[in-house]
Amino acid sequence: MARPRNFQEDQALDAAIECFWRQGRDGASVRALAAEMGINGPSLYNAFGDKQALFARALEKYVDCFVRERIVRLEALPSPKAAIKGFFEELVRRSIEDPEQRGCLLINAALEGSSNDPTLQAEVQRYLGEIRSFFQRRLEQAAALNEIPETLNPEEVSRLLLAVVIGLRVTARLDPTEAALNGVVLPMLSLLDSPASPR
Amino acid sequence: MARPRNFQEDQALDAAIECFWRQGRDGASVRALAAEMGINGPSLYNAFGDKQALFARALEKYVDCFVRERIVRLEALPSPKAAIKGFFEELVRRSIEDPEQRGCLLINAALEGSSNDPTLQAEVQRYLGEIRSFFQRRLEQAAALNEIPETLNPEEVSRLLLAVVIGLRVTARLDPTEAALNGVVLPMLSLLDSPASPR
DNA sequence: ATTATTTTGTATCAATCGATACAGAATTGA
DNA sequence: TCAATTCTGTATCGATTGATACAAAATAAT
Repeated sequence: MARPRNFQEDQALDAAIECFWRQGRDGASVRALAAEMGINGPSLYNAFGDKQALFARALEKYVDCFVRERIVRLEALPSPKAAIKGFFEELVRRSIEDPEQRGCLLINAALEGSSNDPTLQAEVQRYLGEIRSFFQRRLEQAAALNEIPETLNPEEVSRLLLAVVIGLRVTARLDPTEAALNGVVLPMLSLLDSPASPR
Repeated sequence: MARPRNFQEDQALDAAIECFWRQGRDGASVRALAAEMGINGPSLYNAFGDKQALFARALEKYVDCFVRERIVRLEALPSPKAAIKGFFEELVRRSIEDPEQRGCLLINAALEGSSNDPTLQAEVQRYLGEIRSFFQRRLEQAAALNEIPETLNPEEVSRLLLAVVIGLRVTARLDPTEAALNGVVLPMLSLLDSPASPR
């Protein structure tokens, strides 16, 4: 018993992701967001609450579409080591293909220093934890299958892999060339190979 | 033949570094900067030009005091591998000891997405290049001294080490615990040891 | 002492920020 | 058909942003 929405909340959220991604969390003004979402300010506030809540919604959907989707897909691979390699290959490919060098919305948000919002910070850490958890799971499987040297500690290496993911995404914003990105990834992956684990 | 300055430019710059570091490049307002620098707005503009120029000056001095100083000190170590290890140990120690979890001004600035200032971006890349160059130099020396496996490509590994530095600094802002940081560093450094390079 | 020059402090500029008040438009239920 | 409810669009709120105008103050040179 009310006037219906003039827009699709999901499409508007996609536009918000785009705007936050390109301009940054603080850099994207409510006006720029509303314009890109194809709605007016009051409609934005009516549908999403405020800017902070909108960003939380956008980040949640970003993680769903760009992070969890990949994790689920790579969980299905039979070889855990191939899954890890695939993760990084995909990261490099996407970084090279992005003409705007936007990097990763999640990691960009993690570093926007001004706001000390502890809630958002905790959510970012939780999302990054999902990635690290994926690495650790697959590393443990790889260790069980003798795909990696037994000297490697899966929990520690998962932290290293996550740090490299972060470093890669930052590098991608400054120097998104194949030489730079593969230079990071190749010796990283060689750690999982050498020394041709004998038994 | 004019009225003298009421403040030391160098001390004011230190205060500006502090303010930018804690609040972010965009997050630090000119008023907050001037207050922390102990001067008024017009004095700030008179001495430094504008906010952008002040940040460039602050970043330059930050790199001098916190990056180049360490590089020079570690260049002097006789063992190149010990120098690299020392770099990361120092990074972990500083991250743990920082009660405000500010991370690294340089890397924070690299990711503040809103402003697409290409000049600043190029400077950040140049500063990061100095770090990478240090790694590459010491890796080449380490290879010559047989301190690291000869299968490692110094140029590639230097890129990996820089990416890990970046990942570490971001991690330090979210989870500055010894477990998290050493988990990143230890397997990374093991890459330089294994496989117990025989000759 | 007077002039020239630079810095300082107050007060304020236009622009933009996030967020709303309000009235009219559009729908459903009665 | 009418009342209740929600959304849309305009217009604007107070606060804050980066940046200055202006005059008084403080020095050096003449």
